[in-house]
Amino acid sequence: MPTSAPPANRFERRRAATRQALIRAARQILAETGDTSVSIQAIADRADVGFGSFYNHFESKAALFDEAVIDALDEYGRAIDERLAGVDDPAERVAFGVRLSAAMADTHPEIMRVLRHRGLGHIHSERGLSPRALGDLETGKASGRFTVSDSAIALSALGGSLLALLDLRLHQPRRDSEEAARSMAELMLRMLGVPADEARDIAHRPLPAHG
Amino acid sequence: MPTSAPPANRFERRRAATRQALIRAARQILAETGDTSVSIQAIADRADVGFGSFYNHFESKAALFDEAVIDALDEYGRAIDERLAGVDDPAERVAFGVRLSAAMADTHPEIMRVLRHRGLGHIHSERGLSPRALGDLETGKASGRFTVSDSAIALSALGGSLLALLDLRLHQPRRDSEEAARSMAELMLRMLGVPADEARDIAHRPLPAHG
DNA sequence: ATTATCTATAGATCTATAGATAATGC
DNA sequence: ATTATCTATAGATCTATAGATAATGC
Repeated sequence: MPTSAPPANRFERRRAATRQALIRAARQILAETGDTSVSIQAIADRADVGFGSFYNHFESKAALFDEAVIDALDEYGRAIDERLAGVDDPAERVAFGVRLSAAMADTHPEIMRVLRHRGLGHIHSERGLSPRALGDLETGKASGRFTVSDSAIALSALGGSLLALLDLRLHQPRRDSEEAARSMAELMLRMLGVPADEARDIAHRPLPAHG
Repeated sequence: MPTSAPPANRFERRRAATRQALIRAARQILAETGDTSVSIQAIADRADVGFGSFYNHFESKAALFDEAVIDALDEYGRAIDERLAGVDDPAERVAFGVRLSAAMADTHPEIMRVLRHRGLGHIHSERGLSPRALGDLETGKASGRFTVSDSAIALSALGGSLLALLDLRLHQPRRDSEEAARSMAELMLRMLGVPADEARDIAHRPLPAHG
């Protein structure tokens, strides 16, 4: 259920709040250390929820963490979608997508750290950026702007490079991240077949403003 | 110590064998599930080593798994090095490196599965492929074959894309992996500034044979 | 009356260590 | 004599559940 119906009554709202508190706690833990061997007790404490409540909502720790990743992916996808709303050129969309994602490491650190830890298994997921990016790749191929034989391979390269960029930020925090993101965006466009000078130009255009 | 001295006497050989058995077990576990919450007891059992021996060699589970990743990285670096021994052109080295890595998913599945689970944090490591790849990038830049402004960003893109390619194999096992690796190699060369037709040509050259 | 949450706890599991055993060095 | 390995175990921790409590629906 992409957008589940809002809770009908107070009972269901309370239940949803407990569930959401657990997911939030799991997201925090995934962002901080990524160490999922933390005890269920510790998770419940962090969520400020009774220990036994955990089992009303999740079968196991793994199930909770999986849900937490999906939650972060969805939020990530929505945020990028909003910022790219008015952008039509697939080359611009790809370049902006890379740079906006890097910028989100500052503005939405929790989401991006979750993805840094768990994103590799979700590059071709139905959630998050992948379906949007795949659409852009196909549009670009159709219009002749991109020349790639296999969109899935290109999407792998895009997603993997983006994760590596997030990781680089973590290991070299002093680096100019806006500049690094522009360089990466330029590389991605060249990879997709955009001429070098044009790739450089597009990668340096000002980012679209918020909604 | 990249290549530590060989054990001097039988005592030290026995000790080294126990340590290596634990590392092997950890590598297997990292390759199979990547789930490091497995008990030390289970690790020792798998290594066919007494439980208490673990603490003669490692301070904690995390320390063992870290060593296991480094062990796999070193073996990976050596294997690729051997196959690329006679290749001088940096463009060929990059393209072959990508394709050989993909091929190693079949010939050395344990190593590549370990890297798939843990490689993201080691893209800029001193061990493994990174120092070699960085050298190729610099050589290529110096000779004008590559046009990249920042080698670290290019290395991130290369490493991340490679990990994503390994992940893709896992999720789409029916795909022709040799063909996928060629496509990825072609994308990487274009990204680095090699003209599209040349990139395509290089990515389709026969791989260098074993030693 | 129903349902989720919370507290308490039994049983299982896990870690770290102590002490006995076995193998090698000199 | 020295050193690593192995076995046994104490103490801590963790999971899953049972039963009591609190909140809401009708």
